[in-house]
Amino acid sequence: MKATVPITAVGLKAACAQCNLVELCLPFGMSDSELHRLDDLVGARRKIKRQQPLYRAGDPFEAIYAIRTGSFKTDVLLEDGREQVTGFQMTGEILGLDGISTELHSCNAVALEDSEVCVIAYDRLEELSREVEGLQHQFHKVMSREIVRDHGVMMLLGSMRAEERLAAFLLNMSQRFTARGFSAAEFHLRMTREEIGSYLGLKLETVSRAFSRFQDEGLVTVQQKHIRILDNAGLKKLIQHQQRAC
Amino acid sequence: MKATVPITAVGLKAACAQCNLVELCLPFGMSDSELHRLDDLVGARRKIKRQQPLYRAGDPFEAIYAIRTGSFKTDVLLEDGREQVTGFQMTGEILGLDGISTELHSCNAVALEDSEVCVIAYDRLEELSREVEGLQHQFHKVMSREIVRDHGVMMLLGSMRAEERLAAFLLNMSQRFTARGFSAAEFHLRMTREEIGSYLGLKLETVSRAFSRFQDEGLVTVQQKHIRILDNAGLKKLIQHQQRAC
DNA sequence: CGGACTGTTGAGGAACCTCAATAGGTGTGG
DNA sequence: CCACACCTATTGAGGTTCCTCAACAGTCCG
Repeated sequence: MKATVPITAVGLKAACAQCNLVELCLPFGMSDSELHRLDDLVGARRKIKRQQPLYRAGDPFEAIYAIRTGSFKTDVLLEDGREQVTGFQMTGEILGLDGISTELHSCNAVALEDSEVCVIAYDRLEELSREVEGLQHQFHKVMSREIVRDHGVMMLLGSMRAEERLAAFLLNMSQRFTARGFSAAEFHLRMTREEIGSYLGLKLETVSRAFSRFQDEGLVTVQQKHIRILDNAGLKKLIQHQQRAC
Repeated sequence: MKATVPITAVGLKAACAQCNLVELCLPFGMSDSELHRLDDLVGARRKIKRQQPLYRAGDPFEAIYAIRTGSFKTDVLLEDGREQVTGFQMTGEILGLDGISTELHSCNAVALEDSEVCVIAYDRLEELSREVEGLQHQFHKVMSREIVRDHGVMMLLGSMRAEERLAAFLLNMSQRFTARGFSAAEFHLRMTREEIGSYLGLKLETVSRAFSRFQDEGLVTVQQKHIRILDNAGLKKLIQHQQRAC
């Protein structure tokens, strides 16, 4: 019953110009002529099965990845078994930027569902972004956005209470689903309570209880991983502080 | 008695080739010929008095900054007055990367002591890094390092307990002082207990108590902001998990 | 259909926070 | 140079939030 195909099957070449994720992804804002030069850059696609790693901490860094379908989590594991989820990534988002600094990946990227990524060889990205101004600029923005996002998470972990954290998490998910053309009010979480908890610096029981309380208060409907937001404003009110990107 | 000079006095041009911080700063790893091209890039220096902001959240983004002397904190303020310190920066470190993504700064950078920075106009940095490969590469590494560092803080905030956080903080400071040629065992913290607490997701009283416990256990000597590490291994043991960069 | 994984709920405890009093340090102006 | 005010740090007592442990229910998958 063992699968004989390698987990990392190599697929067709990507074509950014034809991809409907352009607006969410690395090529955003680039001109048509610039866009076509990316076809040299974006190599093969790679399929990753649910629960399988795209890369692991310590792996040599060679490429960054744009998510074509599916979703991922990134995490850091500690010697004593503790796990810190550092992010959840959806289609169009870029994985692997952590590897540039030491030329080794510093965290694990694991598929939350069967997924597919576009492989972007890093040396070629540097090469091309020396020639294509729009690519260079957009790449820098992507990295900067990751920094800003991380600051937001630090804010969440450092200064907010359990219910505020979960509310912020739900609103963030809702917003990202919206950007991808899905419903803002109703969606399916791909991660477990434990993974949400790890991301939010909470135990899974605390996440579960917070969900239940939100449901009792009529803010959301929760059925396992299926979430329906009933009172968006109510959730926003929970996080008093203006919800900036940072 | 009021100072008549503007807070942001413009000084001499920087000269990376002559600067003793080269190994810690943006030009790291660049060849001599590449290095000299930076003189075009690094514009004026700017002095910032203690407690004064280098930039604020919402300011238009135009430049990044390399710290020449002194130190800074970056933070995000919430509507209700809560502050989250997102980092402490020392000489040679780069400030302002958060601004690239939206072309507005997303946090505040405040001097912890009288400081001086090199101003690096961002559009010229992009321009020059299209021509100077070493600059491009090093700039990307700097951004990536920031992401990895942020993941480390998320780990700290999400998975560690008060004493572990403070131990990790002290070891990190010690290591950074060492890299700058100062003593690893004895140093002067530039930030208050409240700022440390904000950074570590703790209240200032908790930080103070943890310091006292460390002192009782013979790990450190604490006199206000003056720290002496007596038992480095003991601190390391406190954070069970291997202390990786991430 | 059975087993494993995932999620919910309860009871009790630990870690950290809040409030408060006090001491120590720093800087300014008389 | 001292006195005062203000800021910073320490310490204690009591409270709250979240964690731990545990039992059980629901769901998914072979």
